[in-house]
Amino acid sequence: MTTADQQRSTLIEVPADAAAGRAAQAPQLRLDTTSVAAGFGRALRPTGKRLPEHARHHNRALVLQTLYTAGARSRADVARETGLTRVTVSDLVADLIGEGLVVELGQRESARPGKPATLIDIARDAFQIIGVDLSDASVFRGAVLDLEGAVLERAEVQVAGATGEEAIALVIALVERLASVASAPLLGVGVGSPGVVDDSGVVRRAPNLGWTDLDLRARIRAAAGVPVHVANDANAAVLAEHATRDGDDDVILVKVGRGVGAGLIVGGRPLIGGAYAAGEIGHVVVGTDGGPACACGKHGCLEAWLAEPRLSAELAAATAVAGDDSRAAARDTILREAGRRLGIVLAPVVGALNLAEVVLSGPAELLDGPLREAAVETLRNRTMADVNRDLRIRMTTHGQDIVLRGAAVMVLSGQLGVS
Amino acid sequence: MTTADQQRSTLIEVPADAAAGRAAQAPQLRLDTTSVAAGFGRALRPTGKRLPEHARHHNRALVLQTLYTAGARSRADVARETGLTRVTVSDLVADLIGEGLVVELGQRESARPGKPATLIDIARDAFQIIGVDLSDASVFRGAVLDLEGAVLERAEVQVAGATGEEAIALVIALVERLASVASAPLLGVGVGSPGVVDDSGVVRRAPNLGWTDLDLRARIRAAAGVPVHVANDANAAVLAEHATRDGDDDVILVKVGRGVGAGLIVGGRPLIGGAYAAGEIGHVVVGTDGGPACACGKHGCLEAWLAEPRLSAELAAATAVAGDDSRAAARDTILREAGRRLGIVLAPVVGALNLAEVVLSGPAELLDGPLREAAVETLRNRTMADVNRDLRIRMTTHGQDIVLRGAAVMVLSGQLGVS
DNA sequence: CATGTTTGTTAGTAAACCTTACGAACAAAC
DNA sequence: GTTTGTTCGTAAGGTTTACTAACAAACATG
Repeated sequence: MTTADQQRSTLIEVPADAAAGRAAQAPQLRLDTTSVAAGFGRALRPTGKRLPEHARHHNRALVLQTLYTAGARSRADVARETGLTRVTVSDLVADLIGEGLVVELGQRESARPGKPATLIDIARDAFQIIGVDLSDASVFRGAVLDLEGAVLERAEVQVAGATGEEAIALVIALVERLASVASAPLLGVGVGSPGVVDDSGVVRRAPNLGWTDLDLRARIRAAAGVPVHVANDANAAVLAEHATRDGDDDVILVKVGRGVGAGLIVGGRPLIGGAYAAGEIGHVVVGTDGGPACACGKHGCLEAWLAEPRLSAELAAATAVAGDDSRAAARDTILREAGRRLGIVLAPVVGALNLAEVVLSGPAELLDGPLREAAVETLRNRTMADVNRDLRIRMTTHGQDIVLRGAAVMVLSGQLGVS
Repeated sequence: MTTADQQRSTLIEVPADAAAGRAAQAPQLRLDTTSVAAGFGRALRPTGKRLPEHARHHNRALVLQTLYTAGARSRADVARETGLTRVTVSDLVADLIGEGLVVELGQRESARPGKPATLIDIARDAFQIIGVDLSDASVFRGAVLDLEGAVLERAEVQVAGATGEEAIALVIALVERLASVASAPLLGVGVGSPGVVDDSGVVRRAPNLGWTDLDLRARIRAAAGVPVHVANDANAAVLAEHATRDGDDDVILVKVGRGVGAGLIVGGRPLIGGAYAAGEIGHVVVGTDGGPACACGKHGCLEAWLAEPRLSAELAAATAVAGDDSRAAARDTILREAGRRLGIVLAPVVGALNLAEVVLSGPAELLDGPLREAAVETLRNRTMADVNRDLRIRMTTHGQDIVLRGAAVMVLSGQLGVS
């Protein structure tokens, strides 16, 4: 039996005598031969054909990923870590060196026996990435980042109420300015935009910017001449969080700003949503006891409890009247209540998705205190104790840069990544 | 430029002059070269190597899927539909015929010009599947199904409070009884079990059956001698629902019985959960106004509102006292309130995952009336109107068989499917 | 200095899919 | 009845991919 035959027979394991000696037996069963009209048509998911060259592409990315994550090492090291042979790795690396993505660093000075290894690594300085954050109402922020995610240059433009084509022009100008200060060829441009963005980079709708079915990716691509990736701001943000953390492949990031949105990573994959609107939790009603009126017309939306303008205004009103002591207490009460509301909304999501980590992004002075503590507490009290024992809620480690760094992650994984 | 070179250059698009003429310009930017310590280590997801033979396996499954879904057709038809060449399809089909998975049906009687086609199809009667449903507290149900999902034979055993090894013995006996009445070789055995089941078929914990870290897959495998797939009951159930519906790749199925659980399909993939506990929404607290005490110690858990014993008891109590008219009214009130509670819990999940379809499984006389109507209503009122306009809540079309049919889907897609 | 180890490359092989070409079988038109 | 064009399935040969086997180079160690 050849190797290939073995592989096939493990796929369909059917004992040779499986059908033997059946009819004779008369089991004491309640038999019912009614057959439900059926057909599990979608059980075997439809997918395109796959060619050997796809395997090559995959392995190429695997080599890149190994070098990126683990740093400079020899071809033989990469072979051991990937499971590919030295021959194959050498071949792939030759391609990558030809493309300028990988460089030889010279020999390893070693105290080891054997021929000294030639170290190779991703050409970490050979390419740069532009990340753009359109989520702030007043300013579009952008940066040039290196492949490690470090911010090299920044730029920003005031939005000043611009919408529609005006806003697009601002974005393109920002990208062009950043491109002009990049000190290496660009791997691509990543954009985190508010609103609903589909998987081809079209902004389906972004009310605040007056965009409807805007092919932002194509527009920027035409201006910049490099690959462009566009996603919702919160979805981009969670990518940054996930890319820089070991461990969890299930994360929700809640982004609090003018509105409230979320981005999710589930099973290590970004969650898009059937209508590209995954993470839209800002207008979910919290609790069964009413709540503040929301711009959307409902009462008690999460956004009405938690959005930054609303929260700041409430804090200002409450702390304007009383003395120092009760001022602090009032602040604490308001923040704790907001946190509790967040916990109430997240509880079903955390339970249904079995999440282990909730990350908050937004003004730390509001989020990272009583609010966060009340949210954890509420979440623990409202979900199954034993499953969610090690649930964490923490602030992002990326601060204000989270969206543009997430945008950079999109470019990195889109251009170099394993698909 | 060769074809391969073109392919690579589209992956990494870098304009040749991208780095030219940069240093001279002095843009009016607020520059800040502080670099955040970084490294997007997990941006490029780690994966194993991939060989050409994986492509072959994929294409083999693609052919099977085409035949399964679209029915008998010629090799040339399959080639056109898959994008593979006639030569490759012929080669794959030869393998599949050799394995007994595909059969030739003779020539198509055609009014078309050209050589008449030889029809081929999945050998729909050549294999059968055993599906087992352990979710009911009082009885383990099982069935022999054909590849289309039609139930051919049924069997069941009374649980009678059996737990631990006793319960395992019942399951194995059930499987063996079913295997003995199968009229074709078995493709495999699928099991939907209550509790938390990991991706290798180990029941991590199923309190009601007294199972902890039980390798149910191995145990059944040893007894039956064919491939075995085990999953949580609700997760299995949602597979059945998804497999038989065109359209939505984002579904949540809520299963109401002794407890309340859910199974989710997100982006066409089953959701497992980091701790294999996805869908565990039974003990999420609903609303902010208390609620009935739950066995878990909390108050107002979804299960305390919605579980079948609880709901039936409440209905019995309410309808025992009053006259006919107020009896119906009381029933309506109780069911509507339960539905409202379901809607309250589902709203954040529907919003966060951008789901378009909620499916209910359980006693239709309870679920499919005022309860369901109140749930839709609540869900619509508590989520973003424009996104969730076409949200549907409906009963499963599989009735009581949903778990064992879902278990059969696991086998079908596991043994024949595209991975 | 001999021996063993490690690296990276060369050469040859097997698997997978492709393109090209061809015979067989049919319908339609003449 | 013959010709023409179409379609099907297969055969032959080529390309890509990654593998195994073998080897030279370069080093450490005893």
